Amino acid sequence: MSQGIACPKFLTDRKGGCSLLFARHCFPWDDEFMSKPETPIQKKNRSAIMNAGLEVFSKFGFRGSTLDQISLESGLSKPNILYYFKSKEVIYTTLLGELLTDWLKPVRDIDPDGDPIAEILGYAAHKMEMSQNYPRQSRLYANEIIQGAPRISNVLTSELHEVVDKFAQLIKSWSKKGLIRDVDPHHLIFSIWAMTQHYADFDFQVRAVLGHDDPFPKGEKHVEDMLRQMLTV
Amino acid sequence: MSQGIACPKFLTDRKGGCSLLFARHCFPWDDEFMSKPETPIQKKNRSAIMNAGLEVFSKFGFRGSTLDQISLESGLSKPNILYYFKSKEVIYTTLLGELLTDWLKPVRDIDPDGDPIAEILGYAAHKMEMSQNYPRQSRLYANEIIQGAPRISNVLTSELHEVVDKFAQLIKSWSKKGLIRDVDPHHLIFSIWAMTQHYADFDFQVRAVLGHDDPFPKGEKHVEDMLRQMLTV
DNA sequence: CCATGTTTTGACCAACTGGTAAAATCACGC
DNA sequence: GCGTGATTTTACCAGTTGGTCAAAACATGG
Repeated sequence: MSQGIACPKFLTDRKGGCSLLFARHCFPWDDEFMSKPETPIQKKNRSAIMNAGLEVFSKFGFRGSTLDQISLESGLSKPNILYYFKSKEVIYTTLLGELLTDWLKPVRDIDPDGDPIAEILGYAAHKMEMSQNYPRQSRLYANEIIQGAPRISNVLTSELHEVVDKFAQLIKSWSKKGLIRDVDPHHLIFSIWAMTQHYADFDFQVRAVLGHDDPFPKGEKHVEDMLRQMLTV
Repeated sequence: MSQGIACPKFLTDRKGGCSLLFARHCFPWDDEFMSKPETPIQKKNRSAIMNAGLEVFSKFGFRGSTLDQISLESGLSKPNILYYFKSKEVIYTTLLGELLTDWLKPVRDIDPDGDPIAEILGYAAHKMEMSQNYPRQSRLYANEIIQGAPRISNVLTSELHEVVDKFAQLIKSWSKKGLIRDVDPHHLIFSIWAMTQHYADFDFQVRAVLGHDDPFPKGEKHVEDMLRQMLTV
């Protein structure tokens, strides 16, 4: 996943600067335009907090999580955590920021000149791997959306909307050329997201139903099969 | 959705009695085996609390929700709420109980003697309608599962597991007879759940991406198309 | 070893949390 | 309209919450 804590470009306001999600700075001396380089100890502690925050927030959502839990999980005292991040909310939004970067990249990376079905199946496989390897990120995101995305609605209506629209146009052009079946592009990507993220978000249910059978190799095959059937002319 | 607040049969322990989920009773005079009939005012207030609880819990999960929010939402004072339900947890588990009843029924209702593709598509359409008409229930459930299903894990590993296994056998038998394609039954039902519930759980994201376009008529068509392509021999 | 800036801690706070107890109010059959 | 039980409110509590502050401990280059 992405490194560092710099404010992701796509989260910035149109008016410039690091606003909305990152209205409050994340470090005492960290104003928007001047910042000292990170010391090793800062790097270590920040990453410990990020990891603990991910663990806790992905389970209980923003409101259900407490600094005490993050403190326990990270091994840092509560005031010490607040020395590195100005508030609980900043930890949360920083996590969401990093997450969204990694989330959108693979959609952008779909190659318009590649083989359509291979490209789409590749994207789905990538999302499946993310569900397998980074389930907490998926659950964090799911929690945020379920709650009405109060902290990232602007990203959804701008950045995400835009990326999906570009994807939709690509799909339509492929359909017109007869390279794939004629499908609704928006609902196609919804179903890809739904099926793949299901294995992270509903991991507990999936495993409860399957017993000791590992969900992943078969799950990935099924999703691939499903999409191939849907898309093949 | 289901009526009343009686302890659903499938939530009871193997040893009998109304245990685990409903270990604590829901009304002062309500012990397991004797209960007075509900007065109109009880019915009204209980349902107001259920509705408010659904509203709040579906947004913030158990830990993130407060009795004050439910109080505000229902218009009843906090102690008054606790007069009808012994604790916050009882409100929550009662909601989950009602939910699960309605959740499992349509899976059980799939007719082994009906037309396979029509039956499966019908089930998916039903789930889609539930996402459209009862999105809060879906989000409540999603919240619970994401958090590791701490309050219904026993139902998942027993009742749900069992129902899904029966479904799986039916699918397999249909496959063997050549009535549908050979698919992994468990992952088939996962993908149905994922695709349909996505429209409730990620409603906010779906609408953000689609703009003013209503998700539902097209979404349902897409899911139907997807499943038909997958299942048709 | 000292000085300076960095990191950590302990004590604390006001607001909020789930829940309780008892008194006050209400509704309804007689 | 009266008494009894059902309902609602008021006042309250102990534990938790996010967050502050100043002092203490630490690191590190000179």
